[in-house]
Amino acid sequence: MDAVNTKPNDTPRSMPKQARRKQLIQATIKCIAKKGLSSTTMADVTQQAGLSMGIVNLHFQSKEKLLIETLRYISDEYTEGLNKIYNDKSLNTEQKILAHINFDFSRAIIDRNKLAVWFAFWGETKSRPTYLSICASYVSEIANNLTHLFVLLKQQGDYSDVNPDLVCTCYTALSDGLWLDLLITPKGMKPAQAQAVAMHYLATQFPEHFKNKTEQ
Amino acid sequence: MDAVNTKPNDTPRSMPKQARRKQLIQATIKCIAKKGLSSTTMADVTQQAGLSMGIVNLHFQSKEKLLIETLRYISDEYTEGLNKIYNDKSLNTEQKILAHINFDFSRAIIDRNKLAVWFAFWGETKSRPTYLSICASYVSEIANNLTHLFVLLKQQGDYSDVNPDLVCTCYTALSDGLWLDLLITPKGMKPAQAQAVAMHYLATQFPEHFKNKTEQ
DNA sequence: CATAGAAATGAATAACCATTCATTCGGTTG
DNA sequence: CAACCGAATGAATGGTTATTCATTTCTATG
Repeated sequence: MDAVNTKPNDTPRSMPKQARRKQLIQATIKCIAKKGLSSTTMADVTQQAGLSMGIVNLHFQSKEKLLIETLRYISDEYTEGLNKIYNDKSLNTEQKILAHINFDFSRAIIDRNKLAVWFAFWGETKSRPTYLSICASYVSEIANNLTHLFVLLKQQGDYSDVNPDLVCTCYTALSDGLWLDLLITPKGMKPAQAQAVAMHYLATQFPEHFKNKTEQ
Repeated sequence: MDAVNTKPNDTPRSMPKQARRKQLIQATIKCIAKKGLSSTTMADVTQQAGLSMGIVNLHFQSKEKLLIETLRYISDEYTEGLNKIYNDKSLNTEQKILAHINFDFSRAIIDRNKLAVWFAFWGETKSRPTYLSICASYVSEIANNLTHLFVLLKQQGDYSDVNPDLVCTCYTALSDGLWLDLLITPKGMKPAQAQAVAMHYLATQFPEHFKNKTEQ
């Protein structure tokens, strides 16, 4: 019924290799969301993509490599989105931080399919060094950039007590935890509400900038 | 080598049923931490427990039921620990909140084996209604109790702007996110540091009570 | 000490699943 | 249009795994 692919018949063989890989990765995300990482099979993924069994090994060599590329895909999507904000010369520091928060709770990011994938991989990091190192690298990249923004904002107000490193750690943990709420209590926690919670925290640190941008 | 059970030969058949179940659940936790949920097999679990293949089906009927009981086990351990604090008549409100935080970052809770198990199950909640309902129930139980403590503390200071519901949501999300840091950046984030971050947030809400209990 | 019954064993089974590769298909080129 | 070649197929393969159950082991009881 909905087990058919993303692009019904718009799937010519001439498609660039990269596009086919992306199609398979997106099918993998859907399957992990629908069946869980532990019971997602190659047959599930290829059927979801509307292709045949052998296709994954053709493009990724193995299931394990497909999974690694899937994790890399969602990591890259996330970091690239943030990097666009960090590098946007038209935004000042305050606007970049606001854009960051907006991004963290935007449709593309808090989509429950993708959240399920994040948590599925996080749950396996302890036993898979490759997953762990992918996670460690995006974590530190983002932390550097975000901390720097807080350093800059600190200079723009009466914020001598603020510790940018601490605020970065705290904000990041908070937003990860709010993602969990969005995943496991979808009825109780709405995206706008999650974003308001994050804003509430930032307002405690930078009241001159963020105080009246939160509605409780 | 370390693949042997918790209780080498102290494993008589006369052991109460409940104890054997617990032994198997603890073996399951170790296996999930060591190999990941998706590649933990019945053979792994029974070998880890130092018992034979058929034992899980004897005590739990199926692998799926063993996993459900494992999730219930760590949930119960967590909520029971907190309930002891909530019900402790010798503690006042402030002490209960402090005890809660201490508990959240205590050895027993932030043990990386158990964190790996939490995240493994969270990653599967979207596709397994049973997991989801177990999670939803402990989440709401804790939220009720913790919110109530914040309501009480609010009355004990100049806290008219504090929103206890919001603080509960924010604290809970923050501590979940800090658990993630402890899981995936064990080198970067130490338990004491994580606890300090949590205290830092509470100090923003209840400065009269928690301000000087945080270092930096 | 003998025995009954409960607990545990582990070889056998059947289902499942990732991977392979001979074959087919489709688009491009000359 | 013919011939070629990379892309895709999917039946077959071999390895893995949850589950079963006939047998063995243990322990409590008289």
